[in-house]
Amino acid sequence: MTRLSELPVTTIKLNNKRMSEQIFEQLCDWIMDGTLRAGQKISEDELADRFGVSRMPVREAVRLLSAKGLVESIPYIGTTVRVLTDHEVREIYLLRSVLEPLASSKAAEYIIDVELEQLQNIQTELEKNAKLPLSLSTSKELYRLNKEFHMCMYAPSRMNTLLKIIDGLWDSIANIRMRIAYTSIYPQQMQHEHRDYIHCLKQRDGETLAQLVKKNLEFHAKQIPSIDKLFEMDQALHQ
Amino acid sequence: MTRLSELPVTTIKLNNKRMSEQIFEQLCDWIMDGTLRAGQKISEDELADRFGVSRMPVREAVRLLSAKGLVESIPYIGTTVRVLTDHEVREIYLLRSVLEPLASSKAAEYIIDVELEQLQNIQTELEKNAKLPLSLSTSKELYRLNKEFHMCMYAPSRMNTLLKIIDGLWDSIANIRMRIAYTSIYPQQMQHEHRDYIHCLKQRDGETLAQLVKKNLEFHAKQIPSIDKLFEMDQALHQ
DNA sequence: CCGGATTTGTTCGTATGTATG
DNA sequence: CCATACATACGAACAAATCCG
Repeated sequence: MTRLSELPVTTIKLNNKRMSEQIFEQLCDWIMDGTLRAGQKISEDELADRFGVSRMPVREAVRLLSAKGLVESIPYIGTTVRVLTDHEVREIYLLRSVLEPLASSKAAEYIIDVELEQLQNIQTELEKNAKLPLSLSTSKELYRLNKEFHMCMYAPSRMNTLLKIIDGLWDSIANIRMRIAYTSIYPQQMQHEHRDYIHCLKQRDGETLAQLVKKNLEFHAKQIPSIDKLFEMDQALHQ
Repeated sequence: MTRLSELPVTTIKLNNKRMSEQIFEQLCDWIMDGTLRAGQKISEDELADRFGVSRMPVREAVRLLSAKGLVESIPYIGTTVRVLTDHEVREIYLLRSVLEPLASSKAAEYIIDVELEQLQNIQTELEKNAKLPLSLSTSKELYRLNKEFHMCMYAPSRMNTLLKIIDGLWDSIANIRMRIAYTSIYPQQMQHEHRDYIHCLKQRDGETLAQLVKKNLEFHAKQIPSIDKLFEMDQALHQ
């Protein structure tokens, strides 16, 4: 007979996170994948019902989204998913093209072998997924892995504030980017970009890496159709 | 006789802000001016008492501070004012020296005369205050006006995301900077810097402006004593 | 212009998790 | 290891503000 004290701990602490944080992440996801569309109103009451919790954690999650700039909240009026203008999207790409090369070059300076291996693993995973036929779910998964790759690539820079800013920039345009990836040949190109990045990192060549990152970002920024165009695409999809 | 419909709206909505936002701002202030010191524990209950409100608005304010990176919060444990390492302070200066020149040059491109006048007004106000003897309160006021000046200078860039990021960077090192300003001759130098900036803006010379901003930031970054030194200074003050 | 319906903001009580003895 | 003390997290009800008819 097994003594109780010898049994493995069964009560896994899933609850190490606040409920509000879990809801925050879910809402983030829904905004990024378009389940909650730009301009849509968010009802705290309704969400609370859907999650089966009280309004309080939902409320906190909404405040956090507001702080992150994913929604806009006006006292006593309500909260809506933020609508980005064309100008704002371009601004974000400009900021990325300044900040991500910086993170890259610093990362090349400080990256250690374990981190390189990690990056390689993500890339392997990515290449597996890139072979699957494009659909909403694979597009989402590709986006997630791509973000993970980039964050892992920048992390060795040891610049935590910068990492947080970049993370925020990605999230704010995630929805737009996922809609583009869904109807493009981006996955193939992504593979090549990543391989080049890894190559530079292995050689600790931060300068070349930064240039590459900047060049690719500027290229992608040009590819982004105007918000109006995206809106038209949506209209077409719903006909 | 004036018809009622022609009268200006009299009921000014002072209450347009949430209580949590007001508390957020107050706590921000207290962290920045050192009333709440780095590493100090924050008790939601205690603050609620002090503000004469319930714990919920305080809680939300603390969550926002946490999102902004001014405090660190662990579920069921508590919240402490964030302690910046030397490395993190230097990172923030590096980011500023990249982002603020960018904002400057764009601002020079789009600034209109009204905005130039506004900037000049703030500068006039600043010069008045700079003549006062240095004390904690004048130092605080100088910091506030200096920040306002810079934000107004960057605002014409029309890059709202960038402005928000810069604002966050300023706030995160406000405490450290105020402690330095309190014991330095910074105010005089600030005047000259600002006049140069205004001169460039008047001529719409974004390139020179950006170079100036960058140069000054790099200079100030060098002047920042290490966190250890600052800590020693505090020790000395309390003896 | 006013009153009900709805939604948000706040209060308070209770549950839950963490740290000490 | 367990019990107690403490602070935080959540839930339900009340109050305040907005919108619509």
